Amino acid sequence: MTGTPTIRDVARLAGVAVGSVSRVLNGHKSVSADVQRKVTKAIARLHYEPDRVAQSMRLGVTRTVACAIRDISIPDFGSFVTAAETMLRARGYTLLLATTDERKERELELLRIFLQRRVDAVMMTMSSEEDVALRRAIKQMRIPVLLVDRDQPADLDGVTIDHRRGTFAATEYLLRLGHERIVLLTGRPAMRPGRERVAGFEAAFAAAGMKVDPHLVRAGAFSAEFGFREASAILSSSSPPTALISGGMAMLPGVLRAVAQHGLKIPRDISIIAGSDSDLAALASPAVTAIRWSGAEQGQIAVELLLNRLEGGYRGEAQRVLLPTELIIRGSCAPPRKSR
Amino acid sequence: MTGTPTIRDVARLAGVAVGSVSRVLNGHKSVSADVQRKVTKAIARLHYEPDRVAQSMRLGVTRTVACAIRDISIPDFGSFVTAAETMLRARGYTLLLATTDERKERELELLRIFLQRRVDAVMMTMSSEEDVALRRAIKQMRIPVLLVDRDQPADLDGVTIDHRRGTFAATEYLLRLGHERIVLLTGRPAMRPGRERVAGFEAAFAAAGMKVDPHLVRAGAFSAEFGFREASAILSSSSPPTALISGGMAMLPGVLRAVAQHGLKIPRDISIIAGSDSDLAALASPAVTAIRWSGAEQGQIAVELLLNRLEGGYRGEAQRVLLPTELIIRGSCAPPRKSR
DNA sequence: ATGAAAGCGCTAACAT
DNA sequence: ATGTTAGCGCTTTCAT
Repeated sequence: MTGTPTIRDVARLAGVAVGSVSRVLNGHKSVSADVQRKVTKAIARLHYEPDRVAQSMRLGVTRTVACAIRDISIPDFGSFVTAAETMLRARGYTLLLATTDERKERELELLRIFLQRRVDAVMMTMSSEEDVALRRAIKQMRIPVLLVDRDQPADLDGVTIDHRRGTFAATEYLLRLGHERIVLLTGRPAMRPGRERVAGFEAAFAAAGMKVDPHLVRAGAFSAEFGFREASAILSSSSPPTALISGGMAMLPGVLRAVAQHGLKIPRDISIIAGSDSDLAALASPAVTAIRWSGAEQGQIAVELLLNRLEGGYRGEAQRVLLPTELIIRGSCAPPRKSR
Repeated sequence: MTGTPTIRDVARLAGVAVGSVSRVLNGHKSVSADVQRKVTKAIARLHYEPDRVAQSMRLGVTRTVACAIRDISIPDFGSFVTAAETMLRARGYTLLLATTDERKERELELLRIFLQRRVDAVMMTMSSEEDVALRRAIKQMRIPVLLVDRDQPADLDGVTIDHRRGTFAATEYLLRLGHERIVLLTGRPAMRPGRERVAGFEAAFAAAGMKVDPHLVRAGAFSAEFGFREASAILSSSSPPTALISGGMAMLPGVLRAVAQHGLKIPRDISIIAGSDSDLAALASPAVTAIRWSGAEQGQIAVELLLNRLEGGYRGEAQRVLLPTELIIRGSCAPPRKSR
């Protein structure tokens, strides 16, 4: 008898039937103290560990939850994943993690992989809420799928951040300081955070009885590269903005780089608000006013919702949770300079 | 016939035996074009996806690699995981991810979970290289285990960063600038990065014919909290240092906070070097000189080494790769002020 | 309370 | 080239 011991080895050593070992393993009520003892001893002697693969096969359930995220080197997503994994593990689940790099083909491939691996549930971001292939692939999953900061498909559970309100508050704050030429840099409208930020931005202008100059809304990507490129371009234009909202979790470094490269001083020459909080925002000089929320809380709630379905027997409508944002006012905003 | 279709359903619909379906699925040579066609059609019709759980059970291999990391919200680890996962997926493997929070009990628990899930290999950080329980648990794994920036157990594969050389270069640089009272903040010596940084620090002093004041080496944790606490304490002391090395990936924010709180100007009042590069280091004012390396490269190599064993048939000695560091000189260091 | 045995979906060995 | 079947390790009936 070599290799990993099986339940059979345990049964043989304990001198009982495999069924009895299984019952001990699963804390079944009807097991005599004697069998209990013998089995426990055999398990310890053999260093037996039950095979979860075989259990999955037999039970038709893997106790595995998959997570597909755009980019987990972004700290907010890292917090999301950490919180989710911690909670899942406490409930006996294991996390299967993948990165999508915001690419549709990867997302489709992953959905198939998750299907084949028979995971019990999925939580994911998606590169587009409109894409037909993606929607069809999701529809074919026979398991709970939870959206991370996405609205569509509408029949799925989801945990979203209130970027709209967050951006509204940020824009309102800049407007109150007297800014008029405010630029918003954010992701494509195919993804909820991009859409919502634009909506909040426009709503704040509308509330102030003003209109947004469409030229000042750049919704192309959430990345630092995009932030750098767009900020550089717009700061070089003939009528540069007096304020800028960096509407992406990883965008601020690019924006700050562009501002520095243009020799501009914050907040004297330009006011900046970050669409997500970070060490960089907190410790830059001056510290950058930021829209803050909790990725960890998002991860925790995501798991709660999934567990509701998996174990709570919840079968109802799509569960949706909207998490609040908070505007952390620091030193990166000031009234615009009168001159130009 | 409801529920997820099985190979049996495909066989029935195609009018062939399950063995033939399996052969088509696995690209076996001897399959007639006719069977090929019928099976392919049936698979498409049913949206059949092979059950990897059943495959794992049958094959005795899961094509799953587990990764247990201290804290994946640290961007360097995020890059490690992203690179590893991308490479694993390209080879048909799936990543199972867990966070240890640097706690021994979690690490032990995870090792058991990985065993039960029958993963093919593990890569992980560990809270201690000396702990007996941990070493015994590792020894019992019958699969390849790769260490992430750890030396022990010595018979395991590993990918390490050359923190010693990195810290040596940083210290030497400060010494050349004329600093003598340099403080090193880093993690416990039970973990390689802590040990190596201390060693590099001491070697640089020795090379300059000087001796390290043991009071100035604080090896307690890699965290921002530790950085803040220790930096605060030492900056308040009667003879504060003129330079500080922040020897941890996530420590810099804490150090900068302490420096700011003490009203000190960098580099005039104190020179700072970060033990890892980050957006914060690059964009702080002044930008912080940092010891840089690639977490992504580390992740990629980790997978290569593991794949060597898993598929390359490698059975030899422990594979060890040491990754270089580079000192990125920015504006956070200057000669010490003559006065005090 | 416990033993015996069926069967989860698959692959590979064995027949034909 | 293709069909048939054993068996991977487990849980859960069904007997007793």
